[in-house]
Amino acid sequence: MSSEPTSEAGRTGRARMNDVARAAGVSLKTVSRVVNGVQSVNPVLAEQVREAIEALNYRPDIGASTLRRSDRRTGTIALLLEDVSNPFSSALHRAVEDEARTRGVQVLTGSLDEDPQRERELARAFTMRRADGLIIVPASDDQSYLVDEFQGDTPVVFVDRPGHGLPADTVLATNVIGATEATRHLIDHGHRRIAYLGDYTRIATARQRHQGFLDAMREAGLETDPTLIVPDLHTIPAAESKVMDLLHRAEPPTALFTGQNLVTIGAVRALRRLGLHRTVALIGFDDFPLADLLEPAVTVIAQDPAMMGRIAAQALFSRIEGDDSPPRRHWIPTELIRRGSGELPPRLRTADDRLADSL
Amino acid sequence: MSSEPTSEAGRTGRARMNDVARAAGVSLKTVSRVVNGVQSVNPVLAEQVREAIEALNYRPDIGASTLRRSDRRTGTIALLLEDVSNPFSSALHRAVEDEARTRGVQVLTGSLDEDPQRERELARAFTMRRADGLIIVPASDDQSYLVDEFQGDTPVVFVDRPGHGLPADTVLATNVIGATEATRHLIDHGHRRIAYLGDYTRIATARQRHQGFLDAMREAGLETDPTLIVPDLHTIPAAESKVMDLLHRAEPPTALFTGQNLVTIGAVRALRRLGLHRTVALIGFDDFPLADLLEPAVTVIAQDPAMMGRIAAQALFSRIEGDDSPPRRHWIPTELIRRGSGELPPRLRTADDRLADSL
DNA sequence: AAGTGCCGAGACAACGTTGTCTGGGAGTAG
DNA sequence: CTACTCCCAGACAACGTTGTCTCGGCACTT
Repeated sequence: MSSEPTSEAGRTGRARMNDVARAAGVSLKTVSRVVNGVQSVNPVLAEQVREAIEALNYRPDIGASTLRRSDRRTGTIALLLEDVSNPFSSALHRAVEDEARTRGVQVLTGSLDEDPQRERELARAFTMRRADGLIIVPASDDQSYLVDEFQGDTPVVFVDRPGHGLPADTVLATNVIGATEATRHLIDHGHRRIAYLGDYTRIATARQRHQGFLDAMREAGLETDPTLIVPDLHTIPAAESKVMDLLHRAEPPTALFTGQNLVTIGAVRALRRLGLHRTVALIGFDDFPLADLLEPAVTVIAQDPAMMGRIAAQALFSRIEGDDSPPRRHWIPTELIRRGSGELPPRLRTADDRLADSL
Repeated sequence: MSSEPTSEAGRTGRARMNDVARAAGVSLKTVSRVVNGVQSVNPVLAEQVREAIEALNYRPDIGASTLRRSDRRTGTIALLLEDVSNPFSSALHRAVEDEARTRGVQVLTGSLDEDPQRERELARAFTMRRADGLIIVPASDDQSYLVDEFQGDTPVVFVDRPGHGLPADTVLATNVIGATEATRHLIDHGHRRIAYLGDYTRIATARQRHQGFLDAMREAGLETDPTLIVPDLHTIPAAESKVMDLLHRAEPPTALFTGQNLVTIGAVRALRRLGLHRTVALIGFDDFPLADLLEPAVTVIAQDPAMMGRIAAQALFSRIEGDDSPPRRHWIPTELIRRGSGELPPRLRTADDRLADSL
């Protein structure tokens, strides 16, 4: 039951390749060959080895194997996400895992929480573990440190946001196009006073979505009221509070375009609290679970995080296997999903309305 | 730019401890001491070493270190979840990561998808990587294979569901109590014909929630109509379809108790489609994002997956650090959150009503 | 029948690091 | 001034595995 007190040197109860060799009556190296599926081994010996492995519950030590092998593969990749528990990140994670699974590769994950220092710490931790590759949603605006970290021998793929200071494959959603489409959609439904609410400006996707909004407004010949642009929202409460402010103003917007999940949800909460959810139009960037069950159901620009993860993983494995063609940029299309909130007509509200609202 | 073609033996551009030693003018072992924070090193030499490390971008190889160290720690733990992308799993994941982070430990994750074979495959993969410990939401009903896999030297903690065939710490939600409370709550609101809809019967938590439902019914002296017990629902569409069937029956239930997230959402969809969401009461086991924004907001028995992950990780690290007290069972309380759907009064519907409903 | 070639198995070294042991230098006490 | 102690740095081996080389034996060729 407890660990076997063998008088021999071995400290742990775990069998080593040598033990298997002795049990099977062959040499250490022959066991290695069987474990690695080398075909030239005599089938009789191979069978003996397999029986000994079974009997001793031998499990190869990948660490030792990696150390000695010439390719230095650990069979492990690293995945740095904004937060493993948010729906976008975890959908991406799952897609990466599925690609890894087909190759017998395991995935180390970490949450960055938009913290550049944490990004570097985790990159270092993964370097020390000699991950075969890294997929990262960058939190900082400079990834040149990865050159030192990985010495050019570990492929990197950027997802969701471009990296800087390191040429690498990049998988991006069509943020500008998607945001333009959302804004155009609101304009097409008659809206003129449209507010944009976005995430931290230092996040590239937030800037791109903002850009798309501006593009569509300019294209339609509409002037953008700068007070209707609210950047740097990162939490539900922050968004909720800002939307409340916006809607209490003298000239409130008739439509909202929210640049991120949590902002969208904050906006929904604010609209609900003010009883304006059937009055003020809303389109959110990035889909979220149950968006279709809200009232009205929330129109969104859906991203495809699973596709992004899959493409990123495929790109990474292709690099790991030696592809050294120039870095590619993969665009994953977004999709406008009409559900109701984005199709509400503009209703210009008077000061009296707003007074009534707020009672 | 490309890898340096040193005429020396080293194949990769990465510096080894030996290179640092040469650059710093000290012995290999002194570098090792500095890297490991051994205090007895002359501060002057230590500084030289640190400078050399910086200059060469040296990163220790944890694999090689693990191989040689007497404690054999990899600084990596494994986490086996049902599916990294579902909200319960990913909240748990995040909590485990946060505990690991404070200890400089990294987390390997895998999704089991309720597949026993996958559970064994991943356990084996993690054994081969010599994870320091394993936190697992078991998918199979027998974990005795882990004894062979880990040879007793790798601690295991079960979360969300008990394991079998292996004594180990276990972190569980109070499923029976929570389900009893939910059912009692419906009974207290006057319901008599209450349906239970649950996940696969082979999942322990599904059995426990079912049990809690039966307990509360018996306690109230109510007979349970066996046709109102619907087990083995695992997806939203399956749940939706079954709920539709139930509500079209001659004597439909006036309240639903759903034993799992996806089943709850399926039920919400069905109720919406039938226009019965304000008529038939609903309580779901396990909270989910936006439950409070639906109409009516969904009353739930909330679990605390973050707490479960935190306690599980703490237990695991305590074992890794040598705690060999008898295995403990940790109960994480559930909480009834009243939001509206669970407080609807019973409305007995006639056949005419149902006919009208279905039009 | 002898020489050649080939193939499969084992001996040995090495991967990058740390545990252990040794030696030398400095400091202290007699 | 000598002898003893203490402490720090380095030499060496070892962790579990795989790459390389060698050797023995068998089959085939001439």
